[in-house]
Amino acid sequence: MSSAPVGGRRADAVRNRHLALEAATALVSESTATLTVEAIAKRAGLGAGTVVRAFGSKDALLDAAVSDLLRPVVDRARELLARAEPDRALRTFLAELMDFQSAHHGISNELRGLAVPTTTELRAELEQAVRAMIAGAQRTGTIRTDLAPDILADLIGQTAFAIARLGTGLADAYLTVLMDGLRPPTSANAEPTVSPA
Amino acid sequence: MSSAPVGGRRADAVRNRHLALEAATALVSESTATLTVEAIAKRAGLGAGTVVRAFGSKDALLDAAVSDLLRPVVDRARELLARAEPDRALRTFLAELMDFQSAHHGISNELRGLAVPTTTELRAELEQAVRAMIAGAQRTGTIRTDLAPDILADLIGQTAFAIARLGTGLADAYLTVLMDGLRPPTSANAEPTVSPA
DNA sequence: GATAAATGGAATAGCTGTTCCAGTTGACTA
DNA sequence: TAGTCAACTGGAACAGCTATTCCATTTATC
Repeated sequence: MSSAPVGGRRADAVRNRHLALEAATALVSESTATLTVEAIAKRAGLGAGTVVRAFGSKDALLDAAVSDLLRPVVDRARELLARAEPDRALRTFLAELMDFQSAHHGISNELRGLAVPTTTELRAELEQAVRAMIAGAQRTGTIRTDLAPDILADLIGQTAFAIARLGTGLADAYLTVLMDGLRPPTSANAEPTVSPA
Repeated sequence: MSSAPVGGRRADAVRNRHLALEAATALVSESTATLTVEAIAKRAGLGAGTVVRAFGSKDALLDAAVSDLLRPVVDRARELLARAEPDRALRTFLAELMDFQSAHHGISNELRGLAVPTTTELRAELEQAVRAMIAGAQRTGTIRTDLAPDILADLIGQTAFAIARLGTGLADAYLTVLMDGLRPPTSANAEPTVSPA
């Protein structure tokens, strides 16, 4: 009679799925890595067929890998949103996001034109958290209100993911410029077209 | 006896080279276009072999196409640098660069990992002009001096090309935030960690 | 020990840049 | 204008790469 596991997959299939995901996650993090199925399989010590079969397609595997990297970032954004003052939450979160981007700057580049539904959803959640931070900071007066929170959140979301190639030094400078640019405009910098010196 | 044109190429070869370049330039500008040799050849009304032969390789053709798009931008930067006050030159140029990016946002995406020496050189020239604008604006006191001009120029160069996907509305907001962030820090926004309201 | 699930890696299919070549065309001569 | 010849052309053939499928063999489960 039948002897297969009734409810789920076989133990080795489960283990290999984990191995494939780990290998993919590792390779996605490395900016120089070539993201072929063959490379992932080799890294995982598996055959190419096994790797694809575990997730259905290469895209689905990459989606899972990137989502695994992104989920803690989303959680961290929500935590900061809940616990910290909006302005400080935003600054802290952006600093950490820059670090994340510097550490895994293969992510943005490799995902163009891929079907990554989970990753897309996580990015939307991330932007929502940022939007809440901005709205809060606008309420407390630490961020300019002449630009809509949706615009600013969209702006930050787009740029933060676009600038994956920035090194640490540049990321710091960018964060400084960005945060200062988000401040409410003062009479000192509102219309500085003519040199004051 | 020999009857070939001694000095140069045949007229049809010259004409087809132009056609190939025009087609490539048009396709590079369209963000949704698939940039295959076949597609370029079809657009130009030529055979694939003719297109490749005219430039030696697909990469060389794309390099030429992108450089053609970029050269006027570089010229414009130099013109503004020479004629306008540094701060205004920078603002005007960045606004125009954003427009350019919005209009041709296929450019940045398609060039990853390609050998495009001329394009690379033009970008370097562009950054040099921006660096000069920044240094000038720092001298007149309209741009912060706590960050080195090299850092700022690098920052602007990287971000300006990274954010190709920004729509017009976002580009305006980005420019506003960026320019305000570049202003000299005031006591009002220097340490606004605690909400003043 | 029986059996179905799972595996590895070869075979397949699809895509794309480059090369090749039989046929065409422009340039020059007389 | 007609003739010639080399440059040039289109597009088929080729080569390289990669995701996916397939299947003979192995392995986990009962």
